[in-house]
Order: sequence, then C-alpha cells, then structure tokens
Amino acid sequence: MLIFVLLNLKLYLIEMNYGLLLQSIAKHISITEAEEQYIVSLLSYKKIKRKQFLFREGDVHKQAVFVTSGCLRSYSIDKNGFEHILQFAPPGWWIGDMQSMIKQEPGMLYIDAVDDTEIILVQKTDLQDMYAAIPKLERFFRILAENALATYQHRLIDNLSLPAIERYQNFCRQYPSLTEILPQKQVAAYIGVTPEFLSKMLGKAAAKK
Amino acid sequence: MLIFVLLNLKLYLIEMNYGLLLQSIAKHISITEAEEQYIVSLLSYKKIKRKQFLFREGDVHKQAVFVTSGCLRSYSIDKNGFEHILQFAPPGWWIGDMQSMIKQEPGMLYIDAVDDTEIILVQKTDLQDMYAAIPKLERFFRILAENALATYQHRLIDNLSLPAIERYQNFCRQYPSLTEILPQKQVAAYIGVTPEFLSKMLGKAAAKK
DNA sequence: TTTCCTTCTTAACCAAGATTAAGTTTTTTG
DNA sequence: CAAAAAACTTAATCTTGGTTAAGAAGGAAA
Repeated sequence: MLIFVLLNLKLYLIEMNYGLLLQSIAKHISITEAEEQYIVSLLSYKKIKRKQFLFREGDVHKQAVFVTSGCLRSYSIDKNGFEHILQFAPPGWWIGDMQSMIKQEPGMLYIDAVDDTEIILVQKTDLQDMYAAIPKLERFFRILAENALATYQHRLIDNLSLPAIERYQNFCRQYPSLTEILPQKQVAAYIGVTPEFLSKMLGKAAAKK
Repeated sequence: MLIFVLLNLKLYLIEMNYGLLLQSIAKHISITEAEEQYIVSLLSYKKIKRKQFLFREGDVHKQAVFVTSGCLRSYSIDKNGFEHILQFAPPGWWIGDMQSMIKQEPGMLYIDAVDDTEIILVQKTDLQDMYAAIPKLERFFRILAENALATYQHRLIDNLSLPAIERYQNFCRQYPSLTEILPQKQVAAYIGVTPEFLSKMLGKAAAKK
C-alpha cells in the first residue's frame, strides 16, 4: 500500500515536472519508455523565485535550462548600466548563453526570473552522455537549434530594418501572453528602446484614436 | 590507362569542389570512405557570377548552400528599398533563410554573390535521406546550428547595446578578410547604418589621428 | 581610351530616439 | 496597513544617425 502511494507520487512528480520536456521531445522524435526513464534520471528540477539570478556575466554555463512554469529572461548590461534583453523563456522554452555553453567559457549574459519559475536542468556532461546513449537526441536538439536560429535571423532583420513602433507591434503580435505579463520597461529593453521612449510612443498611438 | 586518367580526374574534382565540405564534416564527426562517397553522390556543384542571384524574396529554399570559394550574402530589402545584410558567407560557410528552409514556405531574404563564387548545393529531400542513412550527420548539423545560434545571439546583443562605431570596430575585428574585400556600403548595411553615416564616422575617426 | 556606373565623400538640414528630471501611479515588502 | 521601491508619464533638451543633394573618384565594360 505504501509502495503504491509512493509509486503514484513519483509518477505524479514526473508528470508535473518533466512532462512538458518529455512531450516536447516526443513532438520531434519517438522515444521508448526505457529511454524516457534514462533521460529523467539525468534531469534535475529547481525552483527560482522572482528576481532571483540563475547566471551572471562571467559565469560558465554548465547546464542547459528548460522552463516548465513561470518565465526567465536573458540579458546583457552595457557599460552605462542599461539592460538589453536577448530572450524571454516562458514554459516550454530553453534559455542560455550558447557561446558559453559550447566553449565552456565565461558568458556575457545574465539570466534571472521575471516571475516565480520552475525549471529543468541538464548538465552539459550528462547531455553528452545522453547523445551517446540515445543518438536520436542529436536530432531533437538539431531541430531545436535550427528553429531558434530561424527566430534569431528574423529578429535581427527586424532590428535592422524596422522602426521602433513596428518592432513593438511585432513583439505584441508574436508574444501576446508576454505582453500582458511583462512590465513595459522590459518590453522596451527587448525591442531596443528606452522605457521613456516606449511610453511616449504608446501615448501618441493612444491619442490618435 | 583512360580509366586511370578518369579516376584521377574524378578524385581531383572531389578534392577541389567537395573537399572543403568533407573536411568541415570530418572536423566534427568521423565518416567512412563509403559514407563520404554516398554524401558526395547527393551533392551538386554550381558557379555563381558576381551580382547573380541565388534566391529572391518569396522563393522557397529547397536546398542548403555551402560556399567553397568567393562570397555570398543574404539580405532583406525594406519598404523604402534599403538593403539590410543578415550574413556574409565566405568559403567554408553555409547560408540560407532558415525559416523558409524548415517550413518550406516563401522566404524573406535575397541571396546573391558579392564575388564570383562556387557553391555546393544539398537538396532538402536529399538531406533528409542522408540523416536516415548516416545518423551521425544529425550531430554535425546540430553542432553547426548551435554555433550559428551563438553567433546570432552575440550579434543581437551587439546591435542592442553598442553604438554604430563600436559595431563597425567589432565587424573589422571579427571579419578582417571581409573588411578588405567588401565595399564600405555593404559593411554599412551589415552593421545597420547608412553608407553616408559610415563614411562620416570614418572621416571623423581618421581626422582625430 | 572613353564612357558609364557604382562607390565614396562632404555638408546642410532633419528626425528618431536618448537623456535628464520631476511628478504620479502601482507594486512590493516590512 | 504604511513605507519604500519600482514602474510609468510627461516634457524640455540633446545626440546619434538619417535624408537629400551634389561633386569626386574609382572600376568595369565598350
């Protein structure tokens, strides 16, 4: 009876914490029960409170980070102390400083929690073991990286070719759920303007109507 | 005797045209002679004259493009007719509109030749066959995509946080060989300023010394 | 060589977006 | 709940970078 309860508890925890990641994997490759268990055995779970840091500039990223609830952000701080946001990571997204992750050298990004957040961590060394044990995972992460690449290409073109107001509109269209949750200040730091200018822009846009 | 000559000719062609790509693959995964031959059987070779187009906005990218000599560029044209350069591809680099490649939908990028250029093409459908036949290739392209991702992350942070002059300096430091070859106009379109402004900036910088 | 086309430069003027600063509202926290 | 800390707004002023225009110079092609 006790064993039954514990087993159910364990299944429940896997379902809750690791379910989103396993689903995301299953969307691109098919994995067996045994493989699933092996993967889960190498994952760890962590809670991050709002405003708490996960990485700072200069840290070496030794683990991949997958968000299951809440929201993280990655950003740099320039020499004048201003934040520039590279990415938001709502549930189902990965986040990290790729350069630091690949070369195991100090990163340039800060990562902290926009909201109370739950994450799954995979050690880089474990990830390499996983690739050896389950080569199909190479495919999963290839697809992941290619999709992220497409997103960055698009964003860069937007930043080069569109004025601030259109970058803002694109952001709202692309991430409607984030637009509601985030303070305006952070949207400004993502699209690349000061909070004051974004406020002015929105005031003007509202006045027109 | 004739056979011997033809064989040498073939080896020579492989060496010249496909060597750079095969080397680049071998840097990340080890492949057998047989696998190499299979891969080569699915590659095709093409010459592109200076200023000739490879893709235009609206085209679906059905093949991956690898540069073996010369230089290509990918860029968008905004509603005012101005070019914004996403990437240069000197020898050893891949180039393409990732979004279009993945989803097989019309792309937003133009790709043309900065210089007389030689390229290797891989059909997307052949690439999928190659993944099935040689799963290790998933690893190669995963690593490739992850490296590209790191580059784009860095570039975006630069664009968000640095003034034009420092973006220019970064470009010169990162791509010294391109800086020599390219017309200033194109460097301007890459770092995100008008040619007039870049010229003004460089004039001022020179005057100071 | 001469022509034409593209690139580069300079300069005057203009505009998008930054800075500074002060006051207001909202949220967080003790 | 009160105090403090963030976030938002507004406005005046400043700066970076854009626009327009016209001439100079460098290359490619006839």
